[in-house]
Amino acid sequence: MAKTTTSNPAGAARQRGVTMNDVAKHAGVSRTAVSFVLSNRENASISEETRARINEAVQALGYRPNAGARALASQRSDWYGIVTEIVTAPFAVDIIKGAQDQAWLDRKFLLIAPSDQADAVGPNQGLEDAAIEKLLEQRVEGLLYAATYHRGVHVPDSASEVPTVLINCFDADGRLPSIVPDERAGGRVAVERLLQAGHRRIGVINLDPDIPAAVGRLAGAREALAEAGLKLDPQLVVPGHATADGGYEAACQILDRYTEKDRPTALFCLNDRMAMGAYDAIKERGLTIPGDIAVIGFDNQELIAAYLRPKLTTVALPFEKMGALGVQTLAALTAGQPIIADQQLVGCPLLERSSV
Amino acid sequence: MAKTTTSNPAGAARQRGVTMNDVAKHAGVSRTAVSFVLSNRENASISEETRARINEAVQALGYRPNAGARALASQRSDWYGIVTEIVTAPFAVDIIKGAQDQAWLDRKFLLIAPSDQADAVGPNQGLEDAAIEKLLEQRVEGLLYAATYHRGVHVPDSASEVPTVLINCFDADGRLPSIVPDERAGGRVAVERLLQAGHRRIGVINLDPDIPAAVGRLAGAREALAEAGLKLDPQLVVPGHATADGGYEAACQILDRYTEKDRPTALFCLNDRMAMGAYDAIKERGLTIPGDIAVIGFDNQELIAAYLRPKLTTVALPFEKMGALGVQTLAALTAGQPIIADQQLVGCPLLERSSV
DNA sequence: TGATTTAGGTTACGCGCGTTACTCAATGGC
DNA sequence: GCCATTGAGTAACGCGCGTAACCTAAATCA
Repeated sequence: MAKTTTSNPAGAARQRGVTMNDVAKHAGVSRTAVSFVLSNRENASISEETRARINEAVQALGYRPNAGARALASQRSDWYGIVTEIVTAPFAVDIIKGAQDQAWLDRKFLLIAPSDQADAVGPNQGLEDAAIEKLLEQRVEGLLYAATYHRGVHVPDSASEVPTVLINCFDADGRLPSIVPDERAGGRVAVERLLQAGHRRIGVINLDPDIPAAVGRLAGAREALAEAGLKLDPQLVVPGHATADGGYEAACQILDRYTEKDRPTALFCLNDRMAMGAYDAIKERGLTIPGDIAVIGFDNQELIAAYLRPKLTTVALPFEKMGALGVQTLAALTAGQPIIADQQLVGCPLLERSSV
Repeated sequence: MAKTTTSNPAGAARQRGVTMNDVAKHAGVSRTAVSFVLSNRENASISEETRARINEAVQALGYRPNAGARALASQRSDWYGIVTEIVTAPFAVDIIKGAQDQAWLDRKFLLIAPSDQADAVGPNQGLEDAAIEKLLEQRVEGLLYAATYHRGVHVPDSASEVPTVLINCFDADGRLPSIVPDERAGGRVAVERLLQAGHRRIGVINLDPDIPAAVGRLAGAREALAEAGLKLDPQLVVPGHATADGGYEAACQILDRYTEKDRPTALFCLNDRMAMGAYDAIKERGLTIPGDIAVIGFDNQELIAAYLRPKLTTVALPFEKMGALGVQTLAALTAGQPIIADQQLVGCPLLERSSV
């Protein structure tokens, strides 16, 4: 194939793309001059006229900088990589949204790579390593590692070759900085809301008691009760499978165990899916929400919380904020600044709807 | 800052990264030889020994190719770009998942850029243009454009500089190829399922009648009925707002309008959110699902369909498949192959759960 | 025996751009 | 009238890599 000159405007498909050289020729200056005006160099001296001529040429030819070449020459890619199982299990997409918005503001690009690491020490570590490897080949300046649910993870060693920040998870090996939701404060604010509404007997539908979410939220609940001079009745804490069915069954247990007088007047469901099931159990018994029983959830899964009837009051996980904070932290790290803390806690705001 | 030699292994942070030159020196060969073995050139002749020496050097130094430099030299980036509002409105994330999985298989990288174009002719066209511009600066080989819900869109002109495929939307200007769900077939399979279960009087909770989803699904429903020798009673088609509340109200209308004898025995809700509301209306009246009234939805929004009680039988939108097909189509286009069709329809499979 | 092929490489160029060092004319100071 | 400075730009190198063209000694062929 003969080398084609690229001087023709918008011609056949797959043309060579106009370069700075083309712009330079068109403007009758050196390529260096073009580079200088395009990158707005302070100390370079280019007259207003030639500057204008160059800009015209840029417009006329439809010049578009080649990011790859720029990265090669300047030794900075302006890319961050984010490796996450969220692509495959989209529970916490808002992390990506938050990160991407922030990256966009910082004029960085976010490269998203999938990881299928279902649990801390998953079977297909392979894909994850490959993903990180690919990101490093793109010369990302930093790495974000995000999980769908708050937990400890083992990050492949290769990640440590560039600054790395964990989002919605923490380094089980305790080396990398992380950003996680403040579960405890969230649990606290939930129960405080119930107390404020006058509830004194509060049932709790718990998650798997070993996961950070359960530990933190429950601790927060206890704190809130303690401050009100109350104690959490162990009888009122029932474990549930983290699904609507699990919530239904747990709620049935609680509701059927007591007489109308002893029955708790409020239910703190440690996630929204379980709250969804609890709704059914409550309605089934002819009780009303929030009249007879108030319900408060956790997670703020829009599709559930905003569409249940009545709409569910719940505590939101700050996915978007965590994503943004992750990028900010990464920016600080790549700039060589010291990090603020090994683990940054992000608040979980209460979302008032109609179930309390 | 003095130029540092890069011969030292894994030293201080921010070191220069080992290049092919380093590998070449270490192996005592020319850089070209390294390039040849790394890219597995068929027609190049390198002895097994030197090949081995080179591979050893690669291992020893931890060499990692620089994707940017490679792209620059070879004039192909191996990247596709996908611009989508899904990042900000994550209803259809599975499109991204499907696309990314397929891209991964094809050894391509997917660059995801956000678009905030809420409707066909949105106000912040600006962000979208900027996003596409950024992608083109990265020299993506092709562009995917994905929407959260099936509709016509106007794609910025700049997109036409590289092969472009639309996913879950179509080009209102009729130029670009697209991949959309087969709404009609979906509506058909839903009603067929109800007919098969013995239902003859079927109520329909409709969406905004102008959108492609409503048009197609309703047409499909009519087809299915026609084949069974039935006609859709216009009285039984009630419009609803596309939310749980909308579904609730529409269902109330239908249920309260008729006596027990005339009442439809099944409800086809044109999306799962409305089905969620319909559930409430039905239960509220002491009726059971599917015993008294069968319900079938559309969209397969996991969080709803899989967690409603009873679990919702629904028709799934083939997001993942559309994403994958988008990448495949793009691959064909960039390879210069003719496209199969301007608009590819992807089937919507019925998901049997427990509400019919 | 001389000509040709082949294995096993190497030299050199260019991809598009950032950047440092340099040139060259015009100006200013004294 | 001579040197120093400044304004306005340019030449040239290198970023890390793909690749066409070339080279050399040994093997093969007529």
